[in-house]
Amino acid sequence: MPIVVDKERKRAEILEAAMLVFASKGFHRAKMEEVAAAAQIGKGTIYEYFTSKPQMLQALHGHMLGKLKDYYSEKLKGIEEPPEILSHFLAAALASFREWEPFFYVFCDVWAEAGRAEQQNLLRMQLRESYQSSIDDLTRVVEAGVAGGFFRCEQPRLAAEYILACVDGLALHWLYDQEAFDLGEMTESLTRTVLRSLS
Amino acid sequence: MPIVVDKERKRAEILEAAMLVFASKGFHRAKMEEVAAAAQIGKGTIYEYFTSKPQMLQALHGHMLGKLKDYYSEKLKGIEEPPEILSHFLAAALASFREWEPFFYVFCDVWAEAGRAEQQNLLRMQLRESYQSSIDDLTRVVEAGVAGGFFRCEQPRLAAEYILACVDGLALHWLYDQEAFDLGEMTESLTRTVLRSLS
DNA sequence: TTTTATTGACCGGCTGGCCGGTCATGTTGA
DNA sequence: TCAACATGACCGGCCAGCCGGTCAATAAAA
Repeated sequence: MPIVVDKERKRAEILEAAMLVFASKGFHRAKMEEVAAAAQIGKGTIYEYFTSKPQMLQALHGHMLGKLKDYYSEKLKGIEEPPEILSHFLAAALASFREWEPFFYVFCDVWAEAGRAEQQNLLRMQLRESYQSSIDDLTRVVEAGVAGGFFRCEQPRLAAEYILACVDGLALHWLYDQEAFDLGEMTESLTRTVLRSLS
Repeated sequence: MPIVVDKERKRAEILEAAMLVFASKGFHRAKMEEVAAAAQIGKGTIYEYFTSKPQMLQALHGHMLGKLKDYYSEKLKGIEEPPEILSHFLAAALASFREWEPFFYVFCDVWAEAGRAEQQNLLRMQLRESYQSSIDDLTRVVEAGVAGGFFRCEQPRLAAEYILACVDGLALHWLYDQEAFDLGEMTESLTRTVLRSLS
């Protein structure tokens, strides 16, 4: 038998390296050679795991979405009451801007790439799916809050849409104006604002 | 005197053409030759008006920001009371997603390009400036509303930040899920939500 | 235990094509 | 005739992806 390598693990390692390189140089400026160097492997090896550069971006996007999901799960573990879930979600979202900064830069590249509706733009589909899934989750929280008497809201789905849009928009603003953001104050204030608009 | 060309006008024409090309193919995939063809000029002529492709993107960004600003001015002309201003602003913003779709695609490219903090990233500065200016404007509206007794709000600047983030986030979501958006319903609902959270 | 065979992960030099930018050559109108 | 303007053929740097080759690890044979 030949060398046995944990393909899955290595793939993940390459993606982590790719994220850093893409984040710092941008998807288009980044060279595959640089990704390889960051992952401490040869350039050719990358093509054992990915078929092309764009395909790699898509894989990276999926990878990061998974990690982000885990991050939220972790932060929301064991929390039951909808208002609590919401406030913790918002806090986690804002905190993630700091912890996951490179990811948000890559996300900008993803948006730019996913924009053009070529034939079978997998990136676009993936993006749309993740949006919808997030909105579904959040809608359920709001609905549960309404059912439990915590919230008043006639259109939970729209509310969820606004909350998510606000978080995404803040992430974007934050990327280009990190100094302008006081994380603590913003967390407190955003939570208060959202909860009030649902009461 | 030789041919006198309205440089300013031609420049604007080239930018309009560039916007369509960049929007449909993406900044990096778009070729200068295609921009030239769309503007019905020769490739070389472009370099009479712009020094490089990235510089052109920056110019385009500035151009579009100006047009967008005019668009808002037009929509808000003659409106005096803060609640009215706010509701018209929100309606204009959502409506602009349809009317200015190409611009929002280009915006994604701008975000991606502006991300990397190279030496003197003019695009980034321009982006930041336009953010701040928008937030300033909106903050003033909220403050005026508070002063006039229309709103209650302890942190007008943060409120403005949230409103703008929400609008930007919605634009982004809309780009990838246009079918999921009912413009009329959303306009009505968003306005109601924002005004309520300020009362 | 040693030798030989087999595997497939890994590598990096190479290249073809692409595209941003230039410039020598028109073209136009005064 | 000439200044201003326009052009598109051309150039040259660049990089994604390919491919022929290497070698560590194992298994089988001796």
